[in-house]
Amino acid sequence: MKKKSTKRITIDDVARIAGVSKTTVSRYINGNHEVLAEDTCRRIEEAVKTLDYRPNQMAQGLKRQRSYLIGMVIADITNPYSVAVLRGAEDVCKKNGYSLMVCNTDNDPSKEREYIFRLQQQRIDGLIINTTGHNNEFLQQFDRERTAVVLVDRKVPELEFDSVVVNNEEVTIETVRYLINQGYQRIALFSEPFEGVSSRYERLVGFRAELSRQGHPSVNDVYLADRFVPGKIEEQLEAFIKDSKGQSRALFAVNGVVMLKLILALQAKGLKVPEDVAIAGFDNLDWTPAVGKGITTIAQPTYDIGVNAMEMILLRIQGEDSPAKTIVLNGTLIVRGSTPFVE
Amino acid sequence: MKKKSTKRITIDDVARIAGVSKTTVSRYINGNHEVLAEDTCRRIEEAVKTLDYRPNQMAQGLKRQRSYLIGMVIADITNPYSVAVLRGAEDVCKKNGYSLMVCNTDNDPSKEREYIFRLQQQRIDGLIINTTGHNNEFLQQFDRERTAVVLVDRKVPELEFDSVVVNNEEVTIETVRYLINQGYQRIALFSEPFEGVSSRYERLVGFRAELSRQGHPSVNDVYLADRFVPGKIEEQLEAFIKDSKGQSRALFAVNGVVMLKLILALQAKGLKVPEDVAIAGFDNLDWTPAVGKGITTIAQPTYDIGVNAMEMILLRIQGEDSPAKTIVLNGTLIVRGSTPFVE
DNA sequence: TTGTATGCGTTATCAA
DNA sequence: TTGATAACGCATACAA
Repeated sequence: MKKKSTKRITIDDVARIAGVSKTTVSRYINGNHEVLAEDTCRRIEEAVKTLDYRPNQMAQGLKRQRSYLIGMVIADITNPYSVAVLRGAEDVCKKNGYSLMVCNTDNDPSKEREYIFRLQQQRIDGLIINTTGHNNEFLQQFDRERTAVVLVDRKVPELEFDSVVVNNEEVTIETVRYLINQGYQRIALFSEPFEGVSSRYERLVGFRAELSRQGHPSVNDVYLADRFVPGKIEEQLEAFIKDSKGQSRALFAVNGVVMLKLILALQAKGLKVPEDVAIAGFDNLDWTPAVGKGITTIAQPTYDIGVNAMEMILLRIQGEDSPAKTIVLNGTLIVRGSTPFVE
Repeated sequence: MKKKSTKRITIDDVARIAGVSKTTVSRYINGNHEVLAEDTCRRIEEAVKTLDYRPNQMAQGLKRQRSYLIGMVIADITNPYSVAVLRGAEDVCKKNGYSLMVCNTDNDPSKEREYIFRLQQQRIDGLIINTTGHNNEFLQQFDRERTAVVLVDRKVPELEFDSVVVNNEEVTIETVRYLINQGYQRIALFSEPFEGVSSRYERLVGFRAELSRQGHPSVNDVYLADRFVPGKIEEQLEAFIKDSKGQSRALFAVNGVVMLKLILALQAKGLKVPEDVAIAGFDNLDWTPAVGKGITTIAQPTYDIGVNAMEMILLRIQGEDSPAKTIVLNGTLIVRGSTPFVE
């Protein structure tokens, strides 16, 4: 017979079994062992063990005004970039007694708003957010006094939040320079929409900066493909291929999702990498070495991004009251077979 | 001047502003609108809006004995399989007002124990777990009266938990049969260790069953590679290649991680897919169409797995008291260029 | 239709 | 070194 009535073990039970007051048990739980008599300590320890007592975090949280919960709002959890960041953040959480609540917005601003709303109800102590970029006003009125917020892969100057990003512009410049040196006559950047996503925009800026500095003809070879418009990227690719007929060409993908789309589109068109078209770009995913002779990619220190973001939050929770900081980590160009020397 | 002293808005504040008791506000919050006078409703609504009040979930949870928290313990979040399951579960959570706490164990049983311990402190209402398979005793004493547990991608008969799995044996049989029909003389299964992971084991069983049924010589072509032993898989691959010299051969990967490892190892050895070695197996990841002429894979309905798992939990939370169920979903063989017809 | 009082499981203040 | 007691923010039984 199952007994639904089994009461949950509480601090009172422990106190009763150990023959002390719950205050004393509380002290024990919170590691105030020095204050306690050795014998008391032992009795409580035993009671805890035999009852298999676990403090109720909701009660603790309510009293302490701390939830030990961290919200992680991710624009696209399907993107391995995000998962890697998550792992970094999670490891730091674990080490420090925090738990991570994961929210995937699928790039939908209204979903993002709803999740943030909920996280606030949970009274999260910190928020790591890879924002869609369309809820600035909403994020603005976030109560930063009580919950630390860190932007990841995004800069939003108007928000004055801490943020952790990659040196997008520089590493893109490095890559474009490399592609030019390899002898490509036409280099095209393929991206999803820029609005609200600073990292994409910075990559665009770097892309153009280096091309224009070198007087390269590709300064305006920028192709936009919304992933939610089917066939869009194929169409854009087609356009570039036509336009660059007879020239040596390279594609630059603004992120891993676009990279994969491009590769599939090239295959569908029967275009060979790198013979017909070279390709490079973000991100260095686990499969990028496996396609063709390997894809030249830019690796982001994703795990470290997560670690830094969470450490930032910890700092703020501990009371650090300096102005918003931006931590910039370096991306790394990894050269593989998809971008051989031309001519 | 920042004022740390800003008190959080509570139900009392709303009550005061609206000129009613907090009981009434509570009723309003919980959607008991019919009971309330229209005017009262309006006043509360306004107070809530102007104060931007959000009920404190910890307080609600403490009172209601419900956290509205679901724990998700994943053996390897790096595996896209897990992320897809997560998405499914998350969507159902969202629709029903639950939040998901993600815990990645990295296949480490002690990490798994620690996470479960913590989740219990959070008083999670449900647990979706992709267990390492080494904490059965620990999971055993889980308080199923209070928190619904669903196993994902794992069957553990001794545990009597609900579970959601794929028809591993059948779909593997289908695939092996296909490979035999394609004319491969040697077919080798590559896997990570089986112990504790029922899905891997079932795939092995299916693999052997079909080979032996057809009297195929590969019944014992099973190669084990722990991903944490560097070089192990290359070594095993080498062994198989040597052993099958001069015969047409195919590799069967037990999961996506092994699949990728195999592909990279083949490349490193200078072996061409499918000319030198064919390859097929779990999982159908986003990049599998992009490698070579595409990889023949088995697709798992990952999103649905997550959905079903979470729906199961919802049912249990609502009081469904039937014996443990196992939901079996079907995998799908997707044929691509990596397994051409031989001879 | 509304309000009062109590308790959920902790921690913290104060006194002993 | 320990213990009573009052919060924390809310939901609910009961009363009005």
